[in-house]
Amino acid sequence: MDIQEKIAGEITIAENPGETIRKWREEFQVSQLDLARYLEISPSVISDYESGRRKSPGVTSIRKIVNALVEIDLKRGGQVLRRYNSGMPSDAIIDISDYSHDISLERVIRMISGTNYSSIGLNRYIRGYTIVDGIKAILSFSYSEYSKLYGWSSQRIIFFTEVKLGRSPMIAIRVHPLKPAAVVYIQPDRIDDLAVKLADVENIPLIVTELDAPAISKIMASLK
Amino acid sequence: MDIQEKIAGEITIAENPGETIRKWREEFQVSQLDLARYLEISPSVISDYESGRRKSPGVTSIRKIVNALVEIDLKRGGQVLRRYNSGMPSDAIIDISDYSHDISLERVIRMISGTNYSSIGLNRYIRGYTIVDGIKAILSFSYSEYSKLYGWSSQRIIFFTEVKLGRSPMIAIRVHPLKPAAVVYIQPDRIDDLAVKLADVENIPLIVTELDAPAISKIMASLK
DNA sequence: ATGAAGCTACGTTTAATGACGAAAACAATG
DNA sequence: CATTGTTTTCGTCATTAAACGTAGCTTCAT
Repeated sequence: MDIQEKIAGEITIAENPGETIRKWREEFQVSQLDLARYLEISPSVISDYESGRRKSPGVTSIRKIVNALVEIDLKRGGQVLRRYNSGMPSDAIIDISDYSHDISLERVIRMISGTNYSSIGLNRYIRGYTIVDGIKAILSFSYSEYSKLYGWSSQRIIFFTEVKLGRSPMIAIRVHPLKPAAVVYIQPDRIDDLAVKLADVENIPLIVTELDAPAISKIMASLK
Repeated sequence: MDIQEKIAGEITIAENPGETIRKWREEFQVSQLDLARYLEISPSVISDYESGRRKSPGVTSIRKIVNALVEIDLKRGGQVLRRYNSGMPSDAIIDISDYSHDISLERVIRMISGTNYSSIGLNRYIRGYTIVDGIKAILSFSYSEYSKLYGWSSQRIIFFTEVKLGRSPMIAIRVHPLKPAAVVYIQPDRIDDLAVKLADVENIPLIVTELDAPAISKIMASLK
């Protein structure tokens, strides 16, 4: 869902819509004056909304206000929006590519000398791969950006570097609606029980390899 | 998220609010007549909204309509709601409740003797709380079920028990579109740097308390 | 202290909402 | 085809949102 709808919904359902408008205006750090200037109306109008003199603002006003807040933030560089809805490029993805045909997961795991830690079989096929820096991804991706990991096909294998216990990546997958066909940890410190449990629950094979990211990148590219 | 807010937001932002009202009324399988009867108004009013004669309905009207749709569905057994808001009970949630008014976060943190590990201020208000078993939640909730943590307001404080490094809960929050107003770890083993970093990125105060879950439950309930 | 910036309060105007009800158009369905 | 339920259209009226502008109040930096 996009942020405008979320804000508009909150304002509409709130017992005190004016207060909620104020909350969001302040969240975006826009003064009544700035907002009024942007909308080319008098600042007192904004005050009237927020103070509740206008008890039931129409959807048109709300839409204008909400859109204005978002647009003002975008003009300023989208600082607030990024917290909800980030759209910035990221260096967390090390490599990503898709195949035009199915590739046997079993074969891939053999080529990268992988060990399966989960009880899920490898009898499936992939159509793409993503190599991602686990820590950077968690830090820089917002919810919607997680879809970036999935390229054109969700039938893919995701490699994570910088893994400590191996819990974080599996939790991200657990919480996200898109599921990969397999997960591989690149040189993890160790593998926590919870990571394996989550893999089993999600029916996703959890593999570990001791090759490094550049080597894997080369191998995966050679399969095109 | 609260389904009412979602619907209201969609209606407000839509280029044609009337059509969106109709879409939802039909989704709930409520006739204009039934809706009008429930609201004790004339059915022509509903038609006027939907056809667009009333171009900018106020929040009061929208709220009434949306609430009516939800309440009518509940009276019928909540068949439609269940599709959006699956309502399975879960033993991962230890306690959950909402307030009818704003409560100062600062005050709450003082009452539970909390320590703020993040650099985010406590100058905000909450409208509800959830106490949840961190491990059980991760294991038993699917993506859509995470909304359960949010009760009726997303303006809430979420307490996690069974926290080891404190990374998992923050990652779940990071990946999920709904954000709480504050996160509290109940007697964590320790606090990882990444957890604090995530809290800062998400603009969510990260608090630690040494009180136990039953004590917190009692304190939070006393604020009603 | 003296602006400047931000917000509130209020009187006023106009256009639109929120509502009614009657009549008409449309579907189903016995 | 007659009946019942659903929706649309429209004329009408009271209320109120949407906007203005001015005056007044804080707060804060010069």
